[in-house]
Amino acid sequence: RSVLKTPLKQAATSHSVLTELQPDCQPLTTPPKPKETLPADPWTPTSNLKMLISAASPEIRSREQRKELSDNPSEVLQAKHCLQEHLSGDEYEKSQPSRKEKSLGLLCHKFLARYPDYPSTAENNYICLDEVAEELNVERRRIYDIVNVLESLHMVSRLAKNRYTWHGRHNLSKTLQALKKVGEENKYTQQIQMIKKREYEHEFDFDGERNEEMARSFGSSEHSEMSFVELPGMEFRAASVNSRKDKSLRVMSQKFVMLFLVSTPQIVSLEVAAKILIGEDQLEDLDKSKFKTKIRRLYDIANVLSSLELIKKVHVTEERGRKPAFKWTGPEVLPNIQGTKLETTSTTSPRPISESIPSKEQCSKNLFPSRGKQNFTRHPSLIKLVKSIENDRRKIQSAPTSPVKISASTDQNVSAFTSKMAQVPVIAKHQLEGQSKKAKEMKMKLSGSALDCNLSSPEAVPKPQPPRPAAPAEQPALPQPLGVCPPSHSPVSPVILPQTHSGVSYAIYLHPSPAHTVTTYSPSFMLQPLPRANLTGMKSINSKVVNKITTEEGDNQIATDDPTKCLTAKERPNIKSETSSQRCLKRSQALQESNLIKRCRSDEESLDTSLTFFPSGYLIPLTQCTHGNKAGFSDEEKAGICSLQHTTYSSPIAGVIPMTAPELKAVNIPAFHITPLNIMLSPTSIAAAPVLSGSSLNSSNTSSAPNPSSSVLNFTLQHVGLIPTGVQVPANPVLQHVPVSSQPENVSHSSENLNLQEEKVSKNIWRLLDRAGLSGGYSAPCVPKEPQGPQAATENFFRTPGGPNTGPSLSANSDGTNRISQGALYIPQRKLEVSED
DNA sequence: TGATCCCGCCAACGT
DNA sequence: ACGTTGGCGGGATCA
Repeated sequence: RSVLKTPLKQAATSHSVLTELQPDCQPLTTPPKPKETLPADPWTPTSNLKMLISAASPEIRSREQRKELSDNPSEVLQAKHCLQEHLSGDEYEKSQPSRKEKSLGLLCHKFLARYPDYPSTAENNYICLDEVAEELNVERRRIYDIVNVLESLHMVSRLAKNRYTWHGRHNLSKTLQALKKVGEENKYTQQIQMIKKREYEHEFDFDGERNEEMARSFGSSEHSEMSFVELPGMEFRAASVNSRKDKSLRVMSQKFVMLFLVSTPQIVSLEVAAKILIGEDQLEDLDKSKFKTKIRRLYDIANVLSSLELIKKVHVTEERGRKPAFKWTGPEVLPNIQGTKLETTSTTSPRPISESIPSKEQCSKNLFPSRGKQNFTRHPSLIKLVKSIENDRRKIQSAPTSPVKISASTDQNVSAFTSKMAQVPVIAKHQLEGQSKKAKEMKMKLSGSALDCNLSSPEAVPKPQPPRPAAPAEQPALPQPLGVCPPSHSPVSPVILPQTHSGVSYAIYLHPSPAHTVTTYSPSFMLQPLPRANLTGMKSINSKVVNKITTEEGDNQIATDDPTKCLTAKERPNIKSETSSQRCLKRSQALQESNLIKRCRSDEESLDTSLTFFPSGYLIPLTQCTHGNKAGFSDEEKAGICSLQHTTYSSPIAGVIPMTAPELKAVNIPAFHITPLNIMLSPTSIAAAPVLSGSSLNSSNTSSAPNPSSSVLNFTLQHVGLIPTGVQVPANPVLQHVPVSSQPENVSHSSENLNLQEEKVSKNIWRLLDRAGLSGGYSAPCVPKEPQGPQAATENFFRTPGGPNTGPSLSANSDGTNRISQGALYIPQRKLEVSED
């Protein structure tokens, strides 16, 4: 291959050159410029699209001509030479598209420019890959890259071969919510922590075995595939044309996004993301090449996400050095809001994998893109195959979706749902955008402003007013009042601070609206209490101060935090609040569900009416269920299913979420070493109670929480053998390490200087804990995993290498009871600073 | 150099 | 068989 490659490469090169040079032109001579510029320049939204489109046909023709030429090497070369001759060196150079000019990101911009962010449902926004490829002058392959990720966000859906439907951002917020939810269910947060921890250990730990061991455990812990997350309304289309292995890009993209949505500072390094993603489908296999490949893919995804302005590249500086990372700049994802309306009624039909079939079908039509080979009756296209092993289980055949689903109809439906909630903001955004995207960009660059926030994340925008009547119960304010992490959810405006320190500029994110100030709550951080204004003021504060603050933070944390709290703090509260609120709201609608909820408290968190988690990894929106109803399932049935599902899968996950300093988000200062230690406890074990009960995050912790967590911790440690039976470790995470050494460092140290020794010590500790936690804690009490076979592995997130899924997981097998098994400890985040750009 | 990531071979999948 | 998708990773660019 390689051999061939070289030669091919050259040919290719020349070809590309040619292509680039002669965009729409005729053969040789045409100066490249014209076209080149055209596409490249203004991405002004949709406007010039039309022009491009109109130009399409001719272009295509020219393209073909080009192709012919390219086939003939000599000609190509000649052409090239001609160009060179005609153009001076510089010019030639210019004409020669630099790599950047051919970047996927740029291409994506062009692509996006063709379609409106919020297309009217009426118009048919279909995309013909060939056309696009032609118009943009790229190989179709590249278009696939873009479309695949767009598909993962449900911004497009495949209609048929070579054809996609453009949905724009109408479904974005819902998609993100769904993804967030799944991410939470997958315990991505924990996984991230785990990885970080591992890295930490690696720093000074050479012991291969240990690493491997860890890796193994880690890898095993994940569930492998969660497939594509569907959205209500979108399902059909998505499913309509199956795609073959729904494995990668699409899914990878969703997972990647999930990572952002679940991490507290919404920053994800490629490395971590790659590891997590790898872990999912391939246990261990730290294979370097695989890792590399994953990274490559992530870059691809990141490029398009960047084009969508959902993320932006940043660098995270750690002790190690700078690491590429991306920061979420998209809309904040509100917990479940959306769902309220949609879901409501019904029921979800979740079912355990094994039995799922029936409900599956109903929903399935929408949902899945199952991979099964078999076709189902009506729509062969819908059917997807499940992977070999997994297939059995997961394979879900999708019922035929009615072939009927036409994009238009679907869109309407979707839009209908969406509209109420999101519409307003969306529209606003739209208008704004329309006015001047450029202006917007500029603004953004300058510094975040409320406007930006709005623009960037219309959907996310805190709903000032309760938009939809539909969700009466859901008070708009709900989140805030509850004290539920508003901070994290609310959009923040970054302010760039001239940082003295490293010369790196840091940004402090301020919430656009004063109201948000509330958010500051954060048990662990001193800073939190500070009003935004104060934060702002911080700019002037020198690093010292900052450091100090940091320290304090740490102290506080130590003093105050307890594992429980950690758990509770951010996510939990939110979730809970959501849940509760939702419940109330929904109640009428879904009594059944509530019942279910009662049954399993753990479920509460996850209980998002709108979505159901399939073992297979599919999310089924209630809406879909609704569809399912059509299919003929009774609500009861569904309900039953749902209950099952919830019981089985949803449980612990949400509860486990480790808390990181919410503030981080609010204040992004390098100095802040935010490293709350997180202890993963199974929610259940903790008795989700405190968390759940305490609607407010704030209140949370202090009292009740600590105990449970500490006990768990102790249990774990003891179990593992890290500490003698009699010994008790304080609940406080920090302290946990303490036994070995002083842990303060873990918690906080001035960004720049970590005490190396301490670090080492802590590392060691971690290592021990890790080991213990992983091998011991994880595996501990387990229930034998069910032989679900192939899939089982997939589904369990935190399965121990050994086998039983200890994790909080979603394993189908568990009786719903949660075990304490997981005693994973979180390593403090080591992120020291984030530099943008 | 390491970070990025373009490019296109070629294998699954459809049809 | 042939066209569509898209996994994958070599190796070119960029910083």
